Amino acid sequence: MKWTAALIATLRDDPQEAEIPSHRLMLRAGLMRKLASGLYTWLPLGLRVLKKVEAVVREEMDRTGALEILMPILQPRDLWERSGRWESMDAVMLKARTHGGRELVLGPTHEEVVTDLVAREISSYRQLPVSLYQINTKFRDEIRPRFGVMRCREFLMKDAYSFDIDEAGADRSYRLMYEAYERIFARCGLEAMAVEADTGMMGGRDSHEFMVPAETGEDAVAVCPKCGYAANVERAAVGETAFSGTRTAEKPEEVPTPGLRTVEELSRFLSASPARFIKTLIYRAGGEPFAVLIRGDREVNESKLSRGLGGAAAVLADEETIRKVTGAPLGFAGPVGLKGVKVLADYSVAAIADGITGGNREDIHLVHVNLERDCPPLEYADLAVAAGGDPCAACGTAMALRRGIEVGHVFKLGTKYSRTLGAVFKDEAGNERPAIMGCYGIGVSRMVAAVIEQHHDEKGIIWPAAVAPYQVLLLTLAPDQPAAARAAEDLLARLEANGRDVLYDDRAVSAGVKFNDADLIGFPVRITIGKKFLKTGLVEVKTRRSEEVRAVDPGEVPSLVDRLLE
RNA sequence: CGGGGCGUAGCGCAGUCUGGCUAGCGCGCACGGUUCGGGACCGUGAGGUCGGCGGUUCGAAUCCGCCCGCCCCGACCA
Repeated sequence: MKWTAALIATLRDDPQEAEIPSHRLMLRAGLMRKLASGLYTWLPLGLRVLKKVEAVVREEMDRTGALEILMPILQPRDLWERSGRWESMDAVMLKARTHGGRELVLGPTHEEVVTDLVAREISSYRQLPVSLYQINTKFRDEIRPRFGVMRCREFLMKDAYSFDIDEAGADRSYRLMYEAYERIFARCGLEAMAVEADTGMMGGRDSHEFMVPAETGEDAVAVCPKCGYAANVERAAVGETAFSGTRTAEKPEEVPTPGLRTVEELSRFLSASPARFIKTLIYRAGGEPFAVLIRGDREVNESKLSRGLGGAAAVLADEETIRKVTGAPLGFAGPVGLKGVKVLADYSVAAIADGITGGNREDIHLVHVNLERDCPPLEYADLAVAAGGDPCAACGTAMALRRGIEVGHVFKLGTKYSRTLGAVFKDEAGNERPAIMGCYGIGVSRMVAAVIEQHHDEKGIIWPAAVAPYQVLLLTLAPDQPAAARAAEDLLARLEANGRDVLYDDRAVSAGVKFNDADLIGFPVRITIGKKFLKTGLVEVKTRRSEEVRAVDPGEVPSLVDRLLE
């Protein structure tokens, strides 16, 4: 392909709207252009990358035995009513209406459609297991789209769904996908790690996220350097901290704290570190109020709380309930003398030797609280959002926090959707049973951004060969010399015949422009036909990764390129 | 949704506080010429509803009001 025919336009300056490297480089290198917030047009160059990622994903999906289908983006309201997600996913759904008034949703995901399909097509255990996948556009009304295609309103996703007869089969399907994911990310040059994850809006019981470590990632992962435990902070289990030391002998003392409700305000007022506060939050779950104690500088992980309560959603209580439970307005709750409600304490408060807490009276806090002495025996549990330095629940080693980009997510869904949407089959005994499901997503467009986050330098992108828009950039610095132009066209033809995709920079611009664009876009191999060729007949071959330049005979180029791209 | 920032030529910006003549600069683009191994140079030229609407004023890119768009941070933690 000739550059002048390929609609490639690079930008000299960094676009003002882009903050992170991948977003900046995708615009500068001419891979995409913005239409509106969270909406991007893929230009020819960018689309080639997207298609290459897609091809790797498709190959590995096919290898697992999954079957490719293509489902509609527009989906009827009815299906979503049946799964209960018309309401629960309202915040991210974009809806549409036909002229006739029929309500549709632009699919944010496809569990409903695929389960409905299987419900109609599958009736016997003889047809199972089956896995179906598609590569299709998803729509999500993100609260705040950002970072280019990293978080946008419309994006390309590979979503797969497995249907099995029993748990053992479902586990096998899950494993198969998990392993395919490892191959997909490795083949695309991504260093990704699987971490335990929260199931969020998907439901189900087990899940792993595939994270690409990157400073610019939106997710945080807790990693144990010793035993290798790794989990999203939304999920990461935190171990108990052993308390060694002496708890305060001073008596609890009431201090007036007029109008001071937050840890931050109180910490300033009392000149005490937030880590000395025993924050007391009143929650309710299933109508029943209860108290949660946590250290002042930590946050409650509500999904841990809900899991601990056997699945009932825990929500912060309203002001009225707080008054009823504590006898004080919001901001003055404390565990000392709190009666009539269950009290759960996060591990983090166990180590507070001399605590500060609300006095259960308006404008009063208590200092010198010794939890062991001043409260009835507490029930300790892991209720906090994990933080750096927290002990690993498995081995007690201090965990580190790393940032990452979520490029894939696999879930064991169980029968949540198959039950509500009727994906049942007859087993050997003639009993009707719901299929055990799994679902598996990969953010295909996000992967492109993730690859760039992981592979760039100050000059531009450094594409892994498997996903580069073109594997080879051929350029000539003497376009007006017929011999050089002929050699270039000849080499272009031979490389293409050898199965390489090659871009030929035939522009009449200076050497600097060509070299800089080559580095910006980041083609793995660069071939230069210049003065040296006219004198010696040799062309120069260089990779984007290294500074090393080899002068070789044009006849040897195809095999050298093969070696360099391996 | 709350807070902050921004909106002037395709891109990057100056000018706005302190209103004043035909609204500037760099890059890019077109044409001509000289160059030709890391973003060359000279000349000529095209390109603007100064985000939109309304107001104040003799006069508005500039002041005021409303709206729109874009970017960043944060979102019930007592």
